[in-house]
Amino acid sequence: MASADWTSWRPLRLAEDVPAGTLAEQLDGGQAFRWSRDADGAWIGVFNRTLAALRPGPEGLEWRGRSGATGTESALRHYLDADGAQARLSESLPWRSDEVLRSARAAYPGLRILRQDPHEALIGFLCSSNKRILQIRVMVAALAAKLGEPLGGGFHALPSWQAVAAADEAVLRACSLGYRAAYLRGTAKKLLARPRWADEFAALETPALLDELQALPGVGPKVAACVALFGFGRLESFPVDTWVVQALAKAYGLHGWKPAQLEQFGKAHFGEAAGLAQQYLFSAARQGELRPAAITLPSRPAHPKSRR
DNA sequence: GTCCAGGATTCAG
DNA sequence: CTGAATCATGGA
Repeated sequence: MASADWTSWRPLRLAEDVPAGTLAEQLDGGQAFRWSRDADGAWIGVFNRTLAALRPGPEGLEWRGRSGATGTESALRHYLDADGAQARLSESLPWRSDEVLRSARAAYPGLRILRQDPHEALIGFLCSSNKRILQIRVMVAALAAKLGEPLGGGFHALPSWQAVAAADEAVLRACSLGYRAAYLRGTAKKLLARPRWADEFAALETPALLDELQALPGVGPKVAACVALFGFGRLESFPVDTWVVQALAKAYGLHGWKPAQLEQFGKAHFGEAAGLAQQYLFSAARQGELRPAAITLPSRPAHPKSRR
């Protein structure tokens, strides 16, 4: 097994502590698909062209990077929202009056939205439709290994759109993508002509950003919401997947509501950091830690105005 | 074998 | 516009 040449472990001071369980949920809970545990239980991951390792230590989070690499710590600090912007947003959520959110938030203290690169978020969630998180990780890992630039030590960056567009059909099929292979190829061909797409998209207001994303093959409302949230830092974005549908039905009594209606509810109820609230609920629901609560909520579905 | 997965697309009505 | 069928793959 190839290995990388690591620096020594060093403390990573964040604005708020991240317990081991929260760290695991954050790195391997369906936001990013590029982290895995090594034999010692430390997390190893690649984001952009940074290879890094993280582990909970006795006095807080610890990190190490490739020896000789520069910028790993600052990259990690950005990735993990070290300055605490989301800590303030989390505090502003209505957890005081909403006991469902309060218990979900307490189950994962310090849980944050990872500040991923748009390219990484788009590739990950293009693979995500109708797939379990573990399988998405396998698909993305295969894409990186077969088509991504080697970073040494057996690690790879994610493939460029050029690499995806030029890839053999057989190579893509070997990544277990299924029908998602066409999504990746189609999106790759469209974005190939727009090398600055991430910057152009980042300059848009969120509604326009969602429209641009949904114009890409394989990107519907849910994937667009995820890419906006995880890749473009739009914390107000509220992705509604099967887990969130179940969570909102069970905990808030919103049975029979359609995804678009639940999205409207989430944005209205949770506000500017709805996406962060969504992640608390998603994580709690997936771990079976979500319990229904008797809180006062509307009994009638909202009528989302159709965009476009 | 059946069911489901951080859904999207296409088509019928 | 809404709802249903279909899509490819692997694990429970």
